[in-house]
Amino acid sequence: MNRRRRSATSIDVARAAGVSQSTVSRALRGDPSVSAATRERVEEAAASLGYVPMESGRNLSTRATKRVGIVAPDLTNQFYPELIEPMRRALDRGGFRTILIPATDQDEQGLRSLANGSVDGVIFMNALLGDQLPNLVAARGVPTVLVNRELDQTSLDTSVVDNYGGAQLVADLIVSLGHERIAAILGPSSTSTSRDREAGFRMQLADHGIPLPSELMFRGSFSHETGSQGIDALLALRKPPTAIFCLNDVVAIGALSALHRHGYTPGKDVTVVGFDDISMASWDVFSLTTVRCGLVTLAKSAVELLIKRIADPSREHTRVVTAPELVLRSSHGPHHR
Amino acid sequence: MNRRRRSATSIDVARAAGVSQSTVSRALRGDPSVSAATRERVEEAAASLGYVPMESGRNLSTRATKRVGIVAPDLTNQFYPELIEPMRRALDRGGFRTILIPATDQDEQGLRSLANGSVDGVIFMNALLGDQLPNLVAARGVPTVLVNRELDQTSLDTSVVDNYGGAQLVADLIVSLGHERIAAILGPSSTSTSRDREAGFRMQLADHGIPLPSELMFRGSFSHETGSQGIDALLALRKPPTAIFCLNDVVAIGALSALHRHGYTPGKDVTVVGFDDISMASWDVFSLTTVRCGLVTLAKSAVELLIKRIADPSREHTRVVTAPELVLRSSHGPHHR
DNA sequence: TTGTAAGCGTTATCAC
DNA sequence: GTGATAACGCTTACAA
Repeated sequence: MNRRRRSATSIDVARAAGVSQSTVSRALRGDPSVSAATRERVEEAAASLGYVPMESGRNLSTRATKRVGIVAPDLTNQFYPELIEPMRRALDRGGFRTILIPATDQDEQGLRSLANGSVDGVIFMNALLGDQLPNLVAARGVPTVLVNRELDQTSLDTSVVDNYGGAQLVADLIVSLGHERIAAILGPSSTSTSRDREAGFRMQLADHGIPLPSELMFRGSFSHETGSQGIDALLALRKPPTAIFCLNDVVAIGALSALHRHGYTPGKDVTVVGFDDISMASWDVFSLTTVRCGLVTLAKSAVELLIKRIADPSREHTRVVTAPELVLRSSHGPHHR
Repeated sequence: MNRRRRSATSIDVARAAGVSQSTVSRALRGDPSVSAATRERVEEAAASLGYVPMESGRNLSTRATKRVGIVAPDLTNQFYPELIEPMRRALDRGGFRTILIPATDQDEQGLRSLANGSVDGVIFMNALLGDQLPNLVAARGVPTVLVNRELDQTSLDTSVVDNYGGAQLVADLIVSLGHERIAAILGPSSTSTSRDREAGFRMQLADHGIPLPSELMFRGSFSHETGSQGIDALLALRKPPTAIFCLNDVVAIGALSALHRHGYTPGKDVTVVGFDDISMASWDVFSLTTVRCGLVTLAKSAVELLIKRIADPSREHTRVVTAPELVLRSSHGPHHR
């Protein structure tokens, strides 16, 4: 039954301090009903035995783990850590540990790992529009929030930017620079992010009387490669676009990188605008004009929503929408006829 | 005592299936001593009740959690995710979840969170030379491995590259290109990584009869900013260097970015060499000449070491050293007199 | 203020 | 092949 070398338990401490086991528990948790003298004695005994309360025991008893699962995809995509890191910090401040759940676990599998009491709550950061898992998990009574992505059929707590509005900002900017042949490098239409950014961009262009023909749309994933491939494809057109809206910064930077390879100078020969404002966007080599999402704010409010729901599972569901903001750097420029 | 809506337990399943609770446990874990018929019945009952075995109960009983803590710093530094992601994957394959432990928890605090049975093992990825925590944790009987960084006073399982040798490769390359005024942007001397890379570089230069005077050394952190600041400082010299070795790729890319700002073309006007070969290094904009560490290999063997130790805590400690390899891209070039 | 004792949900050891 | 039953280490009524 027991494998590893058994370490001191509260019973050992109790024995050493000459008190009951429950007093040890109380003393070490700072229960005010314990006398100063007793607490002192218990703490000494605990220290001398190198006693550390075992989590599993506490978890079982309190039915809480002080752990939160973040369902996250490939950390290697520079976007995700920019959201995970501030969430992790906020969780730490709230006394929660962060546990990484692979985004590949679906339904059955996912439920087993999320609704088994191993976490007090879950944050989904890359839900696809059709995903059932978040709803299923929530239905099991596990506090759940969505960040960055949304779901249609759901009433879960959500923290997102106004993607539609942000994309409109980009369309306005590009049009105001005099561009007419405008392209877009988009992501999977199975994500709310891509869908809303595309819709906002397309609608606002239309408002200005400019179309977004399918030959000027390149659709890929949320990756650097997509940006790069998108540029290759768009530059191969008989009449390449003069401005390109990229679904997000990672893609935009892939585009910038490919433009560099093709000998183009972004901001002069071609306009590139991203979305997110990840930290790389401000690097001198890129100096990417983009839409600031306030990722830290996004992350913080997601965590806040989760912590509130953990505290009060029956509170009303909230959708927090943060306002995007255009960040003008050097990758945009006027259209030269 | 119990807060959240109580969900089905193995006892409920037992009742529903008309068997004992222990049979439920056995059946669901695939114990071969359970008859096919019984297993079927139990599985049905479990499914219909939406039963998922609760981890805390199991953890307490088995004294294992199938969780591993990765002590990690800021995920926003592009290097770390490149190591964390493959470790996370390898851990997943081994049936372990990854839990992120802030690198700020030291000694007391760290012990409380790592030696409390909440993880089956710990991986330290940014240990400082003087750190006691890894040893303390290991002394508590918690399987521990170091990856990327080493400790002097320790016999822990370790997975590292040959940093000294890798830096020698860089020195050889730079010297062979005809450079004589050679600089280095280094990191905190409190890390084995920086110490060994610096030593290897310096020694090999000396071997070629070339000094590394302190005015040509810039020391900072492992960040993009350090690379950028390093370049500013080095270019401000009356006689700037013609080649610069950067402690790692993140720093090198910061340097590249700053050079771009100063109007220099790496590979032509100045040689920059990094270390690690993170994925960004191969991006077209950077095309950084660097030393490949085999981060995935590094990660995999760290996890392998950990899993082996969890299986057999008394096995001999191992230090796995992977061989670095020069990757020639475009940020280096001959010295023009 | 402290002790006693009853869980918490699982696994594992015995019998049968 | 299956069922009792005893852990596992902790928190928390309830009693004293």
